[in-house]
Amino acid sequence: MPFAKRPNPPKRSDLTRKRLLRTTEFLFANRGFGGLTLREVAHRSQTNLASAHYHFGSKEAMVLEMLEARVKPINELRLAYLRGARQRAGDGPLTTREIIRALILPVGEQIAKSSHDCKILAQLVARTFTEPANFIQTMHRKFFGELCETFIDELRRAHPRASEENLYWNFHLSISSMLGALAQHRRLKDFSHGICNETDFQAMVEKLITFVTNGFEAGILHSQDDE
Amino acid sequence: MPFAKRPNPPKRSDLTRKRLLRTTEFLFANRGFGGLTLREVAHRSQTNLASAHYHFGSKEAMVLEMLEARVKPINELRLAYLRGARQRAGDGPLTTREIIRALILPVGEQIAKSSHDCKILAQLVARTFTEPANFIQTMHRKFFGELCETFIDELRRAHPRASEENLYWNFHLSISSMLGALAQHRRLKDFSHGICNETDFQAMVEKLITFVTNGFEAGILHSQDDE
DNA sequence: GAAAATTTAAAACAAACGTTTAAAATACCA
DNA sequence: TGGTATTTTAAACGTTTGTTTTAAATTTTC
Repeated sequence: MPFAKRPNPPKRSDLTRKRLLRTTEFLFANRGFGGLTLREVAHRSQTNLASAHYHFGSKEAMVLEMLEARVKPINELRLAYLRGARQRAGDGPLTTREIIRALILPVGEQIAKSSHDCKILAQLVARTFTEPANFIQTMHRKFFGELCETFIDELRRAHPRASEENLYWNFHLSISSMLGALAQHRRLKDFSHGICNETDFQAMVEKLITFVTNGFEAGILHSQDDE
Repeated sequence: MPFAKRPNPPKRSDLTRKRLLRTTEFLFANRGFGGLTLREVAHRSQTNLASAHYHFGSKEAMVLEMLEARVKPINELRLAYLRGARQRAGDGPLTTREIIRALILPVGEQIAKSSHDCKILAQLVARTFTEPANFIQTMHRKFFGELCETFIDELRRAHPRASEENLYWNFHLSISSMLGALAQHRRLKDFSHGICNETDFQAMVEKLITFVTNGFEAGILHSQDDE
């Protein structure tokens, strides 16, 4: 066996493991899967090249473990927000804004929570949706497939007259906008000649929610001009 | 000299050159800069490994030349649409939709024009904004910097009461949404369980224009609730 | 048609990658 | 403390990468 499974009582020194995951996150966010080098991960983690394989078995497994640890809490928060809104609404429909807010706000909150450089998580989430690697695609299905139906259900309830095609189209555009905004966020400062503050993620999230909510509703209502 | 400059009368057989650029486009769109291999480009172009270096000098120069050939006509079309709308408007402001349409429509038209697999150009444009490589970033400034100011000028004229910060913020979100939608487009079919047709780029462009126009206006007007 | 320039072809180069192996070091439990 | 399991280290392996070199083939020009 080249590497061992974790023992039941994890009292061992997971320090190396944590350092590896942390630098993996940093490098994956900045350079993507292909640009991430095990040698640089090891060097920045102040450990040896072989330890990545010892702890995780492969480069891919290490990146996947890092991603899972980051994506899961965001998705749980999303579902929690949606559940909260549903409880308050009783049997009635939610507003589009409530649903979109449940989708977007958790990302901003996790970014605010994140101790180190704020941009990391934004780039990370963005890369999750731009990397062409197959293991990322399967991850999407695994992590977002569950969420998607729940959100579509609420959107359908909020817009009972909308066609299925339009619901999916505009939800797709909403998600794409959110990911695009996260991916492009680091460009904001240069883009605006310093007028906009790219460290203000809270502002971005609020503006993004407004943007997406109204984009979605326009797409839905625009195709319902028969009423 | 390992490679020569083009002679003044370009009567030479540029067939190999064109084949190289075409497969470069295909592979760059599908796998990004790092995933593109000169050996595979040469093989798919039915030529030798060394010819890429002979014709372009390096891998990077070859990809850049391919990108320039693709991005330039789109940007020229954008400016042409904007000029057309300005002529019709005389001294008055343009509508938000006219401006956003001038930004987005050319991409759809170039995609429709493109002979081979439609998805290529969408992925290409998307990659142009997700690749972390430095040469792409400088390309953005070079190719989009000129455009950006022109579009911002028209948007400012259309929304004279909006603050500079809000103009840039929402234009930034508009561009991010456009790029996100292009990048995510191939996911639409799986995402919608086959309900939405991912080959219908014309439909996407129209929906995207509506989405972005209303998102932008909501962001602008939302911050002007003092009126 | 001969000479010169251009284009293709084959092979080799140095560097970097993920991965594996085997030994040294450390931590844990008796 | 001693023995065993766990963790770290160093070195090497086999591929693959972009690039360069050298020669052959082709095209252009006079």
